Amino acid sequence: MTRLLSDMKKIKLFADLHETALETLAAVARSVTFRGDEVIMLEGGSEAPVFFVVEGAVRVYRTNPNGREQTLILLKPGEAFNMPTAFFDTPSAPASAQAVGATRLLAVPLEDFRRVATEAPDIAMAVLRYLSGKLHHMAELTHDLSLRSVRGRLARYLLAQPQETRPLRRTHEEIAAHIGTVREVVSRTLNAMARDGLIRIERQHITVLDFKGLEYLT
Amino acid sequence: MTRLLSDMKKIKLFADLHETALETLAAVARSVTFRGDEVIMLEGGSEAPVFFVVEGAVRVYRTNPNGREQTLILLKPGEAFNMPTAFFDTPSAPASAQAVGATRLLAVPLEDFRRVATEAPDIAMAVLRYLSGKLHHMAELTHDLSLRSVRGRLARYLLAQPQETRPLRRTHEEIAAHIGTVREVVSRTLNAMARDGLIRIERQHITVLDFKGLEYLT
DNA sequence: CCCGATCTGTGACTCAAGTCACAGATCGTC
DNA sequence: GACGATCTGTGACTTGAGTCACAGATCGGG
Repeated sequence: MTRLLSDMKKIKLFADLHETALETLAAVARSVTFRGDEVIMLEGGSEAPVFFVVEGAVRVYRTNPNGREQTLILLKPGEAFNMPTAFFDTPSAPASAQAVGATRLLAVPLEDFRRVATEAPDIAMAVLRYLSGKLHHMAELTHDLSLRSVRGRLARYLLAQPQETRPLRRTHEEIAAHIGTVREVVSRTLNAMARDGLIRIERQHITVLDFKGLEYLT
Repeated sequence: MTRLLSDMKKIKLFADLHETALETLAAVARSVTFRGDEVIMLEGGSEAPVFFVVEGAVRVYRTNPNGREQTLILLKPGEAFNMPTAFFDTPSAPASAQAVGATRLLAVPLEDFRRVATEAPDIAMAVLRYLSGKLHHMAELTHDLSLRSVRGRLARYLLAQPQETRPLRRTHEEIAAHIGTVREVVSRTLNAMARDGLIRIERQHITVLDFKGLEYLT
């Protein structure tokens, strides 16, 4: 129990809830772990609970029949996924999710989460804020995919990466899934940018040299 | 005042609120009208209120520097837009909106809407449901744009149209903005579908002949 | 019912992006 | 530190989609 409680405190959504509200949630949450690359839920699957990322990371994505994937969002500790399902009836899960490295999650059954949100206004408001943020994110993603070229999307992707971060291995394949294209194109575009002096490609890391220049490609 | 109240009852979001909650909202809402094609809010603009569609329709869209547009959603009476802004701080409006034909809207200042949602749990829950639905919609849109061809998107678009509807004039330009492409491509693709016997194109109306066939293109 | 405005169709072309195939680099682990 | 697995780079090609230009159809207000 105490483990669960301390986990809950790491969840952004619950950041400023009082102990009692947290206990309500802790009562219905259980901790689950996944190994790297393990599939947490599958689009079209049924009845996944609401998940909160405690440790590790989760990639939420969609797939088409040719096996191509579009990453919708990459979630770090403190974030949540599959929350809308608690409030909006979908016959089936709207997306797939996969663990990125070993991850630990909290899982709250849909029913329970809905009930808790209904009863605790604080939580309802937190959820509301959270969903609003996600909606904003999705609008940006849509804009990128529909109205920007691969160059532009890649430029934005690079600019959005925290610069001071440990190398956090990102393959071209992963970048491609993020910006909605294909490995080879990422490779070529990245090299073209390096040739133009916009970025420097090192062993594991890409350094942005010319922010203005990249923004211009946007 | 009574006009406002009867307007409010047409808003899906408020469908099952009691009179008193409605009155709270009516107190802060005001009615605004727009002529066809008039711009209601502009992406990057500041401080737009939360809007509810009472009569007419509203197209929410994004634009790129070349003037190409992506329609995010077409809202009919009973729906809302710019709601996330009340809960998520954006420096500026995340999208543009334009009246489709003569429209009447209710406008509620962000502040007021947030307060009302905070104080009335019923409204908070309704908003929560609403945002969840929109998030679902955006995930679908993203999938379409990134993982489906124009043919596939157009097929889905056609299948999604209510068949028994009054002609509701839709130009190829409008369809193009919906499915993230360009007028000419819509024209060609539509004719190709007609040639394949999937649809019939009449004066103002497109009839789906072969649902299975269209679904297959998806 | 006429006429300008708007919408649609289409050929011809361009081009960004995706595919295929394969070589070489790099990584991680035993 | 060797070796298989994974990742990256790149040429050559295909192709879906976008652009341009313009003709013809259709619409809707006076």
